[in-house]
Amino acid sequence: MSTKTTGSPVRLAAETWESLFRAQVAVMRRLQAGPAFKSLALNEYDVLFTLSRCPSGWLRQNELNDHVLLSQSSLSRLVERLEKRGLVERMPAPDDGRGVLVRLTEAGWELQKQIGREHVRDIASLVVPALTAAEQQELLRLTEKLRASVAAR
Amino acid sequence: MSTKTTGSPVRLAAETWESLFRAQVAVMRRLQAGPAFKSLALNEYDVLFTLSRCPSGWLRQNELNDHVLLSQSSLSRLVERLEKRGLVERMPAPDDGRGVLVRLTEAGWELQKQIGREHVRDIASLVVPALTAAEQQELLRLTEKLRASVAAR
DNA sequence: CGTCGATAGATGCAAATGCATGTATATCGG
DNA sequence: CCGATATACATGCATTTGCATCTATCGACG
Repeated sequence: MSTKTTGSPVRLAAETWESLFRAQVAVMRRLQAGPAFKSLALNEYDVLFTLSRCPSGWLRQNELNDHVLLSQSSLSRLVERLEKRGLVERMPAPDDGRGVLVRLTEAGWELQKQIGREHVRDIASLVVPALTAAEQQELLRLTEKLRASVAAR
Repeated sequence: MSTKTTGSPVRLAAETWESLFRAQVAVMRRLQAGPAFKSLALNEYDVLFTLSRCPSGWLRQNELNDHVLLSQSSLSRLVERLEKRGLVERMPAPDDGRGVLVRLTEAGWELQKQIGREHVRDIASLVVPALTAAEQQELLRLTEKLRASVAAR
């Protein structure tokens, strides 16, 4: 084992992050090349996906913003576009006059499921040959731990 | 151990990727909020960083494109902007009349080092409290293995 | 209640991005 | 050597993005 990393903890952390980032870029590049993202950009799919995981169906726009790497204004317009395409619908938040709730329409659900299936296939074709199941479990654990720690500060 | 993941290998792969992606988003969000990215966008810094790691100093534009999550045309213009700001310089590739070589200028080197230092500090402040050194080593190993496998197909 | 600072979201505008395409060079098959 | 196809990069153009700012509402406090 042990990719040799010189000395300091700071350096190890930086190299770890860089490796994570590069892996993400490499995988994402492949995914975007696939046919699954022809009809929908990554960020747009990400919003549909996040909405599809939401138990109540409705999600506040600012909560959506935590999941997507986009500024508030960009997300606002992205949701607006999705609404124009009939994939999501918006309504004013009942308990907060400033807020907006968003959820998938029937069409949005359909598209999410369809793209999601292709997407999952593409992912598996990249990840399965790369790592054993045990390694994937461990990678899942470590990234989740990292995410939780970063989110919680 | 073992975040429980239901059954299928395909599903495990998808969950692993999603977790990796979410971790990347969470960390990146923090990094972009820091002062290190005030003067330079992520992709711009990424180009300077990649150039700074290149042994010969010169790098082909299409090689740069492999490291950055950007279309060819966008990278072309990004490099053009960096050139206008005096951070990189371009010259026609001697062995290939279609190609362009890029390298850091002195100013580019300085800025990369300066931002790089802040950047590394920010990363460490997020990663060090999240994972033990052994976990970071393992995360580094797994992401590098994933990246290499994906790149090699 | 009325004021004040904070938060949610929308919008004007300049900049960045991607797609399609253009130009030039390289490479391959005859 | 010639023509055909592929590759590297640039550019026109429409779309998307972020920053700054605006409006409306919320929550706290006198």
